[in-house]
Amino acid sequence: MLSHAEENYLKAIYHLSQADKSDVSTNAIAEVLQTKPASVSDMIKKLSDKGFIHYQKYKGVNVSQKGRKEALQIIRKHRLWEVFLVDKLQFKWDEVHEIAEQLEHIKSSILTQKLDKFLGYPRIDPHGDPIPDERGEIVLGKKSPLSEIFEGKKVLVTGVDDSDSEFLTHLDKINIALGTKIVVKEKNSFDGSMQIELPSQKLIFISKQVADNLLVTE
Amino acid sequence: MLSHAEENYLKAIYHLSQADKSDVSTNAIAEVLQTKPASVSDMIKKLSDKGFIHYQKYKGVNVSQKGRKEALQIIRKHRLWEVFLVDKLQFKWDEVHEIAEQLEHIKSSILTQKLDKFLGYPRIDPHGDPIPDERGEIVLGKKSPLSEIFEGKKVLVTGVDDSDSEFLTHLDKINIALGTKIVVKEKNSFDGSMQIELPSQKLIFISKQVADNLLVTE
DNA sequence: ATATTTTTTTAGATTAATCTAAAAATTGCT
DNA sequence: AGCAATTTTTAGATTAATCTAAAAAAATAT
Repeated sequence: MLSHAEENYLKAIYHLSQADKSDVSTNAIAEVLQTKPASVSDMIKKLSDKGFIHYQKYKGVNVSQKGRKEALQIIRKHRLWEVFLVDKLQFKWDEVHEIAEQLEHIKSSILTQKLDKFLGYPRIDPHGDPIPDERGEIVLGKKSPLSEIFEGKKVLVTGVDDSDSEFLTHLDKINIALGTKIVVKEKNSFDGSMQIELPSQKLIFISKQVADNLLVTE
Repeated sequence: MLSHAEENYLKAIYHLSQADKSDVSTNAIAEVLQTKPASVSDMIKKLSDKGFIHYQKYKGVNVSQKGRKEALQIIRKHRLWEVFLVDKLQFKWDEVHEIAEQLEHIKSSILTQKLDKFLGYPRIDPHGDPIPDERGEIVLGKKSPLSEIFEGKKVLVTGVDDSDSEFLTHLDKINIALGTKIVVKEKNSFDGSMQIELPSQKLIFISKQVADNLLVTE
């Protein structure tokens, strides 16, 4: 079983490897964990010995199959607890990270299962990030046009219906890309336009034409 | 701020001092924490230096004012989480201790507050133990005759209305005393008798006469 | 009341996670 | 390619929590 510290390293390495694609560097891990590279070297050896990461001296690290599975379980717990804190305890979405960092280390798979059920099997957390399922898989729901999403919903941009270049340029201009998290703030029923919130917290208006062509996942 | 280990020692010392009244011995602490007396001696010194316990070599320990306050906060969290696990996640009352042992160490007073509110400010946990309030005080509610309690409620025996010796002997015979935790399983409206569950999990029948004279606290 | 037993403390090690300082390897620049 | 800068690793310490073994104090029993 992994210690608290080992879990934090594994999660950090997983996140970095998602962001970077390439091998994760010792310094990068030290940076995100606010620790020294020497400490990272030590921990890397341990996680490698235990088979959670692949590692060659001076070549950086990558999560193994086993490590990815473990990391996704921690991320699953983190995000489920965030849903709990926001949906049930009325925390604001920007107040929950630190508490979820603690709760994610609670060990009990039955607890996670029951919590998931209690929350109604949510697929995204309050920040719009997807919640891995029990097997560690990220099952994103069916894609729907943004225009069909109800007010108040948080969604993830997962595709476009009409991928012509003019449309993509427009999306780029208004700072929307695949993976962008959006909150539907207001819908105007008479013309189908809507006001949405971007991760930068900026509010922008979107025409029905754009909303029809933007595919999102709840 | 106390470490995980320090919190566990403090809680154990608090519980032992409640049970024993006298000074808590090194061996007793080692016993309940499944550790060695030498380790206890070390930790005792640390907790004493930090002012959480009163300690004189070879004389045993006792919680200080500061220590009691801290211990009660931990116990409060433990018992609130137990209520959450049983009432919201549908755990059985005998399955929750280990998980609550982990959850009690989560640091966030706002979380505790909001959890308390979410649970409807419960005053006893699923085992019938009282939940200290925010200031660390154990506020037991008004005493009411057992006969007025609704089906399904868990209550604590806190007094008798008619303290004649025949009644007390009867209570003794059916294994009920002050502090006994009772669950009301079934009430028969036509004669006011009821079926209750004792801590031993045994079910017994009680007449209206007994239920009227047994004072309990929710 | 003194000798034996039990309890508690101390001394010295161990393990996990961290650090600083120095050495080694890699990268990158001209 | 060769030297400088950067990154990574190693070596050696430190702190917290634990342990074993031995010493010291307290309790107990005849």
